[in-house]
Amino acid sequence: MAAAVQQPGCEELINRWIFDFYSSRAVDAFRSADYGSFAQFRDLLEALVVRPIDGRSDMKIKLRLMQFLSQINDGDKPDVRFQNHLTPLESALKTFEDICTETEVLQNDLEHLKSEMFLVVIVCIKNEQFQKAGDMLHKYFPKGTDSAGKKKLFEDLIKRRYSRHTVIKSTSYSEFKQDMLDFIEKLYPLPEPFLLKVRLFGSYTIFWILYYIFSAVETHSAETTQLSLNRLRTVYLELAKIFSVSAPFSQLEEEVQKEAEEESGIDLELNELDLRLSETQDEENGSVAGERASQEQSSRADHGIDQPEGQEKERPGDHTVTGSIMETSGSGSILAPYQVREVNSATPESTNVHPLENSKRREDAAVSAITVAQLVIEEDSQSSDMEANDSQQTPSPLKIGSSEDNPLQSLPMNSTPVRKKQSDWVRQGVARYGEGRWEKIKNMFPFKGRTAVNIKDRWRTMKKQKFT
DNA sequence: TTAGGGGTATAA
DNA sequence: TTATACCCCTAA
Repeated sequence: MAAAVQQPGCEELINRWIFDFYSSRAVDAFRSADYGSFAQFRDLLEALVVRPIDGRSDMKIKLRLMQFLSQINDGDKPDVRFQNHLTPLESALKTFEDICTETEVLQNDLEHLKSEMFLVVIVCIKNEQFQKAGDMLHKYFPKGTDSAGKKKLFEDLIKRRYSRHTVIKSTSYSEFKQDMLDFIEKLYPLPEPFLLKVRLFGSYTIFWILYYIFSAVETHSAETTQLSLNRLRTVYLELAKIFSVSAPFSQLEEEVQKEAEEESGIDLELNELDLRLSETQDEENGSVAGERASQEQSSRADHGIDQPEGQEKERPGDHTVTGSIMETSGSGSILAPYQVREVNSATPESTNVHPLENSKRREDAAVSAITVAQLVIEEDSQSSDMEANDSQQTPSPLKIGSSEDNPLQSLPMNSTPVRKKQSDWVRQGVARYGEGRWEKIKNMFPFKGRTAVNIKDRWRTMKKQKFT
């Protein structure tokens, strides 16, 4: 296995897994208001993106979201600045605007976020930066945008240089932080990291991953897919060795055949997968190189499965992850802030700069953009292996850059694959958020036409099944 | 919003 | 008949 790391694309892939893992840890820390740990995880991520990383489409949004959280996290610190010398909340807004631009959706959510910009003013007033508060007030709330008299109140407070008003005191920034976390988790729930999934589900997961790939290929016509049964068998045996899967390949075949006989509804899902497989091949001049390593073959398959179609056609030259983010964010670190002495800030010692968050970091980040850019451009034709199935198994409710519905959602509810999938979501949801948080679980997985009560009932039945 | 009781429809 | 999925209702 040691030699495997030297294979092209391997480090990128592993870095991606690590990125996903620490993103998840960062979000957990944020959720439990452990902001110290959050900052540590953020720094780990910041350091990680210096290395080449497998940057398929959702990597970009993940990085953006971490950036957003990081900026929100520091929103109440007066001396912190992110890129372009913006305050953290301004940066957060800008980051979100970038997400909107890049995904061409979420306009309503942008408005929602803009309405939260009163917090910038409140933070400034709280820190007695009245000049800045005034500037922000005029910048974000031009004439005629006074909602519920807030603007007038703030203008008055700024004029009187009064920072102890109850509105200012009672506004809890920590609550806002959690709101913002809810906000983005709802927009783009991070799938469970592959590394955790492997730990939790072990061979069961890999079995089903391969089962779905196999199902997709099995029913596909020979002209449009060039993955043969033999190749799949090779892939399966390789992966089974790595993941210690004991189920023989023939069991997969049997499962698929059984499903095919039982289900006609599955066609819809498979068509969707087929479509993507062929699109991927189109991009690669329709050829799957004959004697590629088996792992690469699997990566092709899941590349097709995982990529939302809209994302496939990114702007020319915009293949990078950090690279493209750097373009819009200006110079500086991607995730971590740097701290500055405000011109009107009285205390020089207030710049408690993290040793890593200095200009060298920013240089490093700039280097990282190049490193990632270079490698990610190639990534499109190279892709990764099993991890993409991670997303397949735990789909994200929001498909960035693609307005299409989840193919699963158009399947009849009693279709076995859907049931299996939904049961998996319920199981994962309970594992991740705990039994009883049905509303949360409903929101975190792309259930369609399911209420929290349905999910609760489903879990009830599943538990009963376990007992009997 | 959730837990839990209980009813109905459906398929085996 | 039984198991299962889903639905509805009510209390907390």
